[in-house]
Amino acid sequence: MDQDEKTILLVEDDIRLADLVSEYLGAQGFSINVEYRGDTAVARIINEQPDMVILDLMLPGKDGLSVCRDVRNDYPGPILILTAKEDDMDQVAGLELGADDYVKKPVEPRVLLARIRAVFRRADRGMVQTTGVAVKQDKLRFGSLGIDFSSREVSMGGRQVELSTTEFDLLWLLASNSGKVLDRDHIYKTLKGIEYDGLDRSMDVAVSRLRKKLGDDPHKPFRIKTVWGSGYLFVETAWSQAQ
Amino acid sequence: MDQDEKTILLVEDDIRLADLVSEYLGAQGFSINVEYRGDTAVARIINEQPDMVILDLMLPGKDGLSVCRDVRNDYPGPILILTAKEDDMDQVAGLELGADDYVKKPVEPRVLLARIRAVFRRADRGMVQTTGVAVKQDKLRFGSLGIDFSSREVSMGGRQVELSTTEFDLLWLLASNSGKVLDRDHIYKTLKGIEYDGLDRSMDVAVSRLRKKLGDDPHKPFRIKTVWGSGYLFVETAWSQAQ
DNA sequence: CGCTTTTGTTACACTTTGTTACACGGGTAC
DNA sequence: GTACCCGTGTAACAAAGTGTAACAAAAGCG
Repeated sequence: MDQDEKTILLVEDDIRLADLVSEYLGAQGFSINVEYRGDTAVARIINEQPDMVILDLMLPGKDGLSVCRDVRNDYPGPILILTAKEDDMDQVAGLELGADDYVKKPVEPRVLLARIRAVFRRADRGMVQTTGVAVKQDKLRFGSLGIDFSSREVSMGGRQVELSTTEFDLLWLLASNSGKVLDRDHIYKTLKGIEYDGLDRSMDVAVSRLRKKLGDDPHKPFRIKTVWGSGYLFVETAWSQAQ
Repeated sequence: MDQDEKTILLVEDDIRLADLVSEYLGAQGFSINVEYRGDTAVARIINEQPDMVILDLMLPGKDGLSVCRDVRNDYPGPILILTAKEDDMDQVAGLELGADDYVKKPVEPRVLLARIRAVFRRADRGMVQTTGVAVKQDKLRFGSLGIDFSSREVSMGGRQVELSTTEFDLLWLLASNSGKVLDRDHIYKTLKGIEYDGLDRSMDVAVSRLRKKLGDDPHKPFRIKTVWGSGYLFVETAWSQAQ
């Protein structure tokens, strides 16, 4: 086990998955850092030069493949990619790996660990730039509401809902963290890469616009709840039907 | 039996369960401390470095998974998690355990003890960071009154009751401790993380507002009783029906 | 360039929460 | 009993947080 002291930078905006992975890998003796956005991740990868990067392709700020490209010349270490998009999978797999070298289904920690070890093993053998792929969920469904990250499409009861970029990013952030209260601090840091100054209302307005398009009434919300003094919460209660 | 002198920090806002567990485990020779809130628990875990943490995921202040993450780098010991949410269960169970390695149904002390011993056993064998899962209730029902922690929804006689954040937190605290008198000291510490100064009336007002929404008359309360000079008490008498 | 769409800002209404004041009622002393 | 103290209930007001319309600025797009 030469895995001790190895540092891994995890670029992932799904808090639940980030927790899960960092817990699991932390328990295995790795030192884990987490970054939420693609654009800020680039600088951090180059500066910190972690022993490995685990990179979600579905990110706010800048998508994973761009991060990969931007970092390529200044980061020699292995990058393990999380994706559910077949296209990306082919692309990334084409980089360094045989077609079988990734895992289907939403990420399971055990599988991920095996992949990480394999990547390290290969890296230790001198194959410096190695890339592995694991698969993460890119579609979410809550009753009649469907959200597809890859196509950035949202549907409700069969009908398509047209969301702007911000609205979609916000929805994806909330929905992929359903059941968790996200405070403004975290929302601003993840979606805009800035600190929340306590005065900015743009996200409140974004929530309002998103709610309107989802037909969600803030007084009786069935999707996006306000947790007073804290932030917002996406609820997954199956039974509650629109209006 | 090397369990003597082992200290366990129990993070749990359900007094009944906290009492039950600490009594039972105390009798088994463990030394138990209890913390009510997620956010204050973090500092305490790091400072006290107990031999084990038993962590409820449904907490005021900060949810259990976040506590877990915040503590990860500064607490090397085992964490035993209490949850009823399938998602979280899968996640946490995925960490270290086989699919069968947690217990369904609301927590039974005996089962919990077995789980604790197993975790310690593994920890003693050198697997320092081990996690176990037991299951706790996240829905409460008292006759016509239903309370769902995850979606933060309350219904009475089939109809939805709209509660504010504070009102819900208060109701959950009282209801999950039904049959127990909660004094102001405990209510303030759990819900607001502050000491009760003997003058603050905000919780009295909150109780008043909650009672009004539940249709509860303080002179003839059927849900929330006032215990004069002590605090409040949620009664679960099944017969009492909401108007 | 204009035109359209999206996003940010501002202002105001509203909601939630906290504070205060007073009414009430229980307990105790007499 | 009644006189008093003190804890509780809650109305009424104040303060803080949130919802959103309306406008301004910025970003796409031809």
